[in-house]
Amino acid sequence: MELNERKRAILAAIIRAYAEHGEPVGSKSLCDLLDFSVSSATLRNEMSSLCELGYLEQPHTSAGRIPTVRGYKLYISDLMNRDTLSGEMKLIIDAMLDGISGETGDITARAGQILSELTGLPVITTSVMSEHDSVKKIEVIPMGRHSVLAVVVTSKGMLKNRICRVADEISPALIERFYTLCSTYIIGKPLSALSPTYLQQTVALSGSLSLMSLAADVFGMISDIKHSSLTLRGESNLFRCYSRDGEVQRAMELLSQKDVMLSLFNKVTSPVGVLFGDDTEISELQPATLVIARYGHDGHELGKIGVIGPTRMSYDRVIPSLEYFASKMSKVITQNLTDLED
Amino acid sequence: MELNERKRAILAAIIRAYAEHGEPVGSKSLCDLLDFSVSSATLRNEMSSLCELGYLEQPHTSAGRIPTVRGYKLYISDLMNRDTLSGEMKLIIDAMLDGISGETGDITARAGQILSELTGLPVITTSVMSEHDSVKKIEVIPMGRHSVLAVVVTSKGMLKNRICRVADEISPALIERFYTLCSTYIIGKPLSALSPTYLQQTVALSGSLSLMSLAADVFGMISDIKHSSLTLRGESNLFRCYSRDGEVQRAMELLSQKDVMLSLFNKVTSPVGVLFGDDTEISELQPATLVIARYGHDGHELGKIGVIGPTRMSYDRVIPSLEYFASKMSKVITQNLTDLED
DNA sequence: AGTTAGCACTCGAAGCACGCGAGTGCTAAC
DNA sequence: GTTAGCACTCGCGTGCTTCGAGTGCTAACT
Repeated sequence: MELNERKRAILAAIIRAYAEHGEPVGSKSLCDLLDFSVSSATLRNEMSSLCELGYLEQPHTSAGRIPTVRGYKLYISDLMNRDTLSGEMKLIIDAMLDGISGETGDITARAGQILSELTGLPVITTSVMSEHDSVKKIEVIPMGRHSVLAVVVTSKGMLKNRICRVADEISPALIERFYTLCSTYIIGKPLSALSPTYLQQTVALSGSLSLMSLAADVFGMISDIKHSSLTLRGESNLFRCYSRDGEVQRAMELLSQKDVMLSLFNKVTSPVGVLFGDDTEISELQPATLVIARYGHDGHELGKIGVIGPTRMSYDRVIPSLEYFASKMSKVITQNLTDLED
Repeated sequence: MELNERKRAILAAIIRAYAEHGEPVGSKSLCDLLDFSVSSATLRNEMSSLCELGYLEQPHTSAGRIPTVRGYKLYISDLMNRDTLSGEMKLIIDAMLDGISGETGDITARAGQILSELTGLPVITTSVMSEHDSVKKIEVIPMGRHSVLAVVVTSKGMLKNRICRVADEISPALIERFYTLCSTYIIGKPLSALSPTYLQQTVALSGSLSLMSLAADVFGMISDIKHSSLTLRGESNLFRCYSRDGEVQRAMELLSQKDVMLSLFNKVTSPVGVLFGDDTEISELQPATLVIARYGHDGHELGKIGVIGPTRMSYDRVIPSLEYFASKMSKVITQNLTDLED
């Protein structure tokens, strides 16, 4: 059923008031919030109707109304003001993100920190294992007589290093052979192709134990890159999402389960999406909601960045900010990648 | 005033019972906990006396007694069983830490994670800027036409890398000149000597803008190493330290202030020390207590590792565990460093 | 037909009295 | 020096009452 103009205005006003004060909105206080004047009795009728339609609910009989998830969804898709992002906020985001450089993973983590400070909410970033990412460079730096520092860089700017020990003494010849092996079997290959079975099929042929252990380490690093996908920043802000005792604790434990969060983030496919705790089967998330945006490079998604907030958060502030933030992030990453190329 | 044997036994029993149940200990329940039999009336007299001496206190008149900080200090220095660490626990710690390798910073962070899981408490690790650490190696890997990946390794196994952009096009000659510059002015120098003023005095002479900007980046990385000093793991366990509302939140915000925590850790100079929240001027720490141990290499302190727990934690479990953990950690780090050498 | 004033009703939150029980200090006897 | 006994304290949980914000319904009004 379509809502008429007045019902829509009432729903929007209730959502805004609830976001601000966090308390059920009654018919009287609602009177003052509307830009047209009707009596509280009329509002009661309208509110009761919105309840029946599933957009509002009452915590208990003698309380005001609060929005339901359905109400929020309508608000976000139809009702809210989509372009409320102030020029000031854009300037701040630009200023915070401009000039950040480094490897893509670092940039993402730091952007998460910044977004958390900007919004006062916990922020999660993920990097999807990009189908289009490939190994760009592998370097080996001798450290001791039996150890080297191996560095792997991907074409999307992900970087990983690890100190590797080998049985043989490190020699220029060994390193030379390893580089040959890498450029034959690894460099330029998409990450998705570099599975452990591929490792077995190719490197097992090389014969040398040290070469094999080095290669195994490199594959380990590549696997790390594929899965090094989740950072959490500003966790102390979790307290803004929950009020009841013990909820924050359980939520924090949930957030540390990377795989769960990752699969949650993967549910979002639109450029910017809202994932209500109520819509997930995860009880710890109940009173919270995720707002998630994609960032990327060259049209390809590199990952997602999202904030966790109370379901009653101010979507008309959070969504445009996050949208702009993610697009700026994409630009910064792209800039860094082209810097690496030229 | 010296406490007689019975008073000491009573104090110890109260501390243990309070650690276990978290509730004030009354004279009757105390009867059952002592290995000699006296009536509750006698215990009441003794407890009242221990109160006057400042080792116990009453939350309110009709409640049992709880230990004071003074009581805990006596317990830790004189009363508690110093060698309760089970062989089993040693085996577990050994198994968890053995085989960890990598750069010192990584090892420390991972050890923190492990200790947190082992104790169920939040863990903080710090690395002190070691007077005896020096730059061991600097490597530069060309990435793009105008960018390189610079890697700095110290003799204590700290590692840092960064992507640096330079104005000139990267050439073997430029890199060669940079290596010469590094080995003249940076390699082998103690970190403490590598200050920004030193940078100005030496590198400014080099003339080339690109060389200078590279060197500046390297000094930035060295400065990062000096200050990359604090990790926090297992923060969700903070809930074990605090019961009252809002305390955890304030504590979490405190813990994210690295400088404050660092100066707290620096107060501890003994191999393993206990820092009571009550003894600090930091109100957020009040109901919590830090147990901190040093780890190091070759007799030199590399940093500290400590757990945060409720003041009523079980010191006779935590202290020996931490002591053993830190010594094992030192061994692992030493092993890794010698691996790098040979 | 839609809007409004009026009114009885509901229900959670806050305040208060009260009894329970764990624990104490004190005294007198052992 | 130790113990039994006893009166006393005080926090905690329970049940009761009051208060008020907010509702739904009805009847009158435009």
